[in-house]
Amino acid sequence: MTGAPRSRDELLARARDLAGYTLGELADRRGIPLPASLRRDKGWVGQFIETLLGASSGSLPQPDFPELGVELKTLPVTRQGKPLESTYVSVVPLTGTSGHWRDSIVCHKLARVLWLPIVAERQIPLPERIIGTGFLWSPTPDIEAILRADWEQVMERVARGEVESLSARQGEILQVRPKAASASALTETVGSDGETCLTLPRGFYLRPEFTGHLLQQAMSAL
Amino acid sequence: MTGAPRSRDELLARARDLAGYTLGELADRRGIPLPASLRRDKGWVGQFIETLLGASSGSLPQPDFPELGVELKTLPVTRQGKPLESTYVSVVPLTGTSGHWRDSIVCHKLARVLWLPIVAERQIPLPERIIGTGFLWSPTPDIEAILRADWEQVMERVARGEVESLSARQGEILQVRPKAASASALTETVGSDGETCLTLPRGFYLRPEFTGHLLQQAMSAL
DNA sequence: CAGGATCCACGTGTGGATCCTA
DNA sequence: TAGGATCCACACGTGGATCCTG
Repeated sequence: MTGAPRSRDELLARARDLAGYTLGELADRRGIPLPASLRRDKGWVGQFIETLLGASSGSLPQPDFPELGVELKTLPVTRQGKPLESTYVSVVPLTGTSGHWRDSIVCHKLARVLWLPIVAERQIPLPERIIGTGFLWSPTPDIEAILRADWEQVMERVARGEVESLSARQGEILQVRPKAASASALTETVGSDGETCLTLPRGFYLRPEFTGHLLQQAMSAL
Repeated sequence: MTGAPRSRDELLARARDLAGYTLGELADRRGIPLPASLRRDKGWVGQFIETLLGASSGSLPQPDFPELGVELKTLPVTRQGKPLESTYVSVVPLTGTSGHWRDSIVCHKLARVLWLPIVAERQIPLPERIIGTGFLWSPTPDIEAILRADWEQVMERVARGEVESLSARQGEILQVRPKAASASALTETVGSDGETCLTLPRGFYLRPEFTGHLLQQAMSAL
């Protein structure tokens, strides 16, 4: 269980072996301390699950399982299986945008995802949160068309230098929100007159309604 | 003495206040521990002197004294005032080279330098090494012409994609040498056919003969 | 509730240079 | 001796996400 999984079947089997266990049980077994709260370590669960499943790269700019072409996403859900948060996908490129969906980071990241729901209502202490049943997913043509349309609307604004007009209200399933250490973090972009200027870094996120649908479909198929 | 110097005169005066003291004396006075050796902390002296002189930026990509437009360079010398090492100036840009000397990083970094010699023969223990008399310097037109010619020869090769042919033997006063954590460190460049490829990162350095001349001139002027 | 704000880890690049061996 | 190799600190960006307030 220490090495990287060698096939997608093996990866999925490993993920399913985790189902039903609490984070506390799994961490104790490995002798790994849990943080008192996620407030100061928001990414802890995702990175913990990565190590449990044998993801190779520490924090490299590549899929979690490069050989398998699989991206791992933990999904915090209520006891009823409703997502509690949106899902971060990638940064919004604000300079040198290629412009084609098929070449985009979002398209590649979402090409094949291992979703792993975790019952994570805030009232439940971190050690008692329970892993659910993971599933592999790839976008259907219908879904990809929507993702692409959402993505293209965003990138068109970026290409026009209208970065400041981006809002989280746009996008049917893919939205844009800040992605930064703080509101004072700045990154370079290109303004409408072609001049270089600074703006808040932003990321693409999947809306919770959408990941909720995925989850329902997957559960009913089991 | 804690704040940033407000004029070049004040900076130079502060530097000259350090003359004659050993690194051990100055570090003790501040309660700063000296490393046992520079082998594992090669930049320690330079960074220590920066703090003594009130340089604002920790390790920012800007001059040491941005308000004054002054770059600080410590210069390890023998008791006779001969430089023991070459002086690092900047990385060699291997992509997106603008091509004009006046816009180059080397030109800006060397526009105004506070040189601070330190008697640093390797047999002298670090705490006993003595600060010398610092001086402000800017390139004369003659010197700038040589720097420019050296720089242009290098950048022309880079622009042609002939990075691998760069050698430390080129350059009258400005040379190119590796600048990396190890020989296995790689950075992107553009090959002769315009293709992206990887190569060893390199830096511009001033030859010790040149800094030796500067030092002799400055000392005879005092 | 959801848009906007924020937080840690870690890989990488740059700034500070000296080490080391043929 | 000097060309080639190497070393630490720290700022910054990205990958992992959740927090929090109107």
